[in-house]
Amino acid sequence: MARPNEEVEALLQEYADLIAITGGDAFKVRAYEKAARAIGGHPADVSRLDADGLRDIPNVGRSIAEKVMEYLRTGTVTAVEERRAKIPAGVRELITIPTLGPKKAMRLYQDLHISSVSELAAAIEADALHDLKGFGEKTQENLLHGIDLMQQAGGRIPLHLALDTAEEIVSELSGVSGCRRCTHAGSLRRMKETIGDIDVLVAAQRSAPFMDALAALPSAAEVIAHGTKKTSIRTTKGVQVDLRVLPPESWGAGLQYFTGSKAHNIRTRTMAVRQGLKLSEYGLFDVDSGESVASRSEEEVYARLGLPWIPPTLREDRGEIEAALRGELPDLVTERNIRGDLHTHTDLTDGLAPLEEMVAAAAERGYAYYAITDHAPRLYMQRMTDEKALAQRERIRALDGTRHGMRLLHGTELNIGPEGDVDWPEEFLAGFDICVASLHSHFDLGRKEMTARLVRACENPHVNVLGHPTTRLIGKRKGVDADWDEVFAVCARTGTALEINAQPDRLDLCDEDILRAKEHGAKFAVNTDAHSVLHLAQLRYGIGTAQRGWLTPDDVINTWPLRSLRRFLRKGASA
DNA sequence: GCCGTTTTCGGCCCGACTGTTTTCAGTCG
Repeated sequence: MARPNEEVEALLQEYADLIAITGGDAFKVRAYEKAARAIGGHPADVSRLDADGLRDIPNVGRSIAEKVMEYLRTGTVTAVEERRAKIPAGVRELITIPTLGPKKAMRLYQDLHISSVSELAAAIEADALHDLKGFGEKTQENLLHGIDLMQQAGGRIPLHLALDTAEEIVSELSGVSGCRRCTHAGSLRRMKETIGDIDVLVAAQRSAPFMDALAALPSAAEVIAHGTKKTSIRTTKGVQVDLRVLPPESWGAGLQYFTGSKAHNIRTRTMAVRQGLKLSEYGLFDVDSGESVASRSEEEVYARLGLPWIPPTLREDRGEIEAALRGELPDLVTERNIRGDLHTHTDLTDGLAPLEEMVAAAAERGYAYYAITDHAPRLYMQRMTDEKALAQRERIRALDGTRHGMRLLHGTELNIGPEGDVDWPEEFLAGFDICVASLHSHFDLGRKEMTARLVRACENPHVNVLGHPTTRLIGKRKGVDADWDEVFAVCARTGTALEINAQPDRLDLCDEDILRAKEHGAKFAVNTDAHSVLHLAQLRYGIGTAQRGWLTPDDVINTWPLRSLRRFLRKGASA
């Protein structure tokens, strides 16, 4: 699908990084970064475009189009190879550390020959940066903290990359002759925000063809194990994939067993034992007779244990067994329940696509309504003005209802200042249909100040949604420190929805915060924060997270009919 | 390197914050 675009995006971004590290023209760096982003977010497959088609993509000119053509033709780009030869790959890895940019990375390499994250950590521990200009005590502390954050993510890969890889492999194996069933399991099926390794299951009489097919995949860089029951590979992207082939009659038990989590499985196995049964990946067996009593489907296995089928996203032993026994499993929100996206951007600020394209793509998804929420003036780099916002509103009103009857809401993403104040005066805010408010600066306030700041934002009668509330970036930045119980309670009281931002590196709020917020009676909005047409499809990650937080359609304002949504957006005002 | 034009070259998202700088470079959003 969009895979070639992503490859080209990564390549151009790498080239930009390499130019930046080796001290090239900063504007050239920006040019490559912009082109990378434009290609990554471009809806059409770049491998099917000719030079003219490539140059029609914004920010792609003659030089970059040529490099892309060269890459698509030969698999490499001479200019990139030449830059790669100048510095070890590890130097580029250094700039993935928060607070460490290209200039400092180059200094570390040139002066101390440091060319990997681990070498840097060791050098700091050994106090080797002592005399290096620009690396004082505080800087070293920040670097260690950054490295620590990265290592906490420790080898785990983000949900969306895992899902892409898994779907590709499942599609491949499903085509192998004899395949009765094939799907992914494990933490990926539970939609955890990061994944250790990918579990793929196949139901078939004979396992060998599938084991061979997996090992023979072009994306298999290394075969770790190759047997009759299990084969493991490591992909070129460094992801471990474990394949299990089960007899078709064991499919349900196998799926249940390999979906986990460990805690959930311990609970189900314990329940089995208490009933004189034994649960394994091959089935549910009567201990005395050794007879299989259930194994074909998950429903059958759960039913024999006295439980309804439990959705995978709930299987964490966070009360789902008890709820199931009481017959009180939540009716989880699904992607089909979502009637509209309430946080999206256009090229008026930092989005890639024009308003009309975003609206058309949203209508294609079958939405009943759709909000455009470009950035507000205080995010200076976006250069928003009153005039631009009002002109956009005119265009939105003209487009409203013209695409499959989809209704358009004109909104904005406000910036929450250090004191909890937001962009624009009250009377101007009143002109918007919806306001998302987010933190984009001052992440380091103390808990008390941060709490007061967020509370004040929620108490603003025009703020409807708290955007990416904690502002964490998975594996890169911790969320801000606040008394979240207080914030959630205020959200519930004021009618401010908490966003579940579906961007895969955010997933903010996270599942555990959602559970807490729901306890307080807060409402939620599952939004993509889309900056391109392609991002609209990232909704699925937000939905997975919402499900992990036990949310039902009632909890999520953008599953509601427009009339109910509009009532919520008035925040209790009668008008 | 891209773009838009003034069709040939100058401007390119701008400002804040941090740490270490002795007057500002580097990083970030």
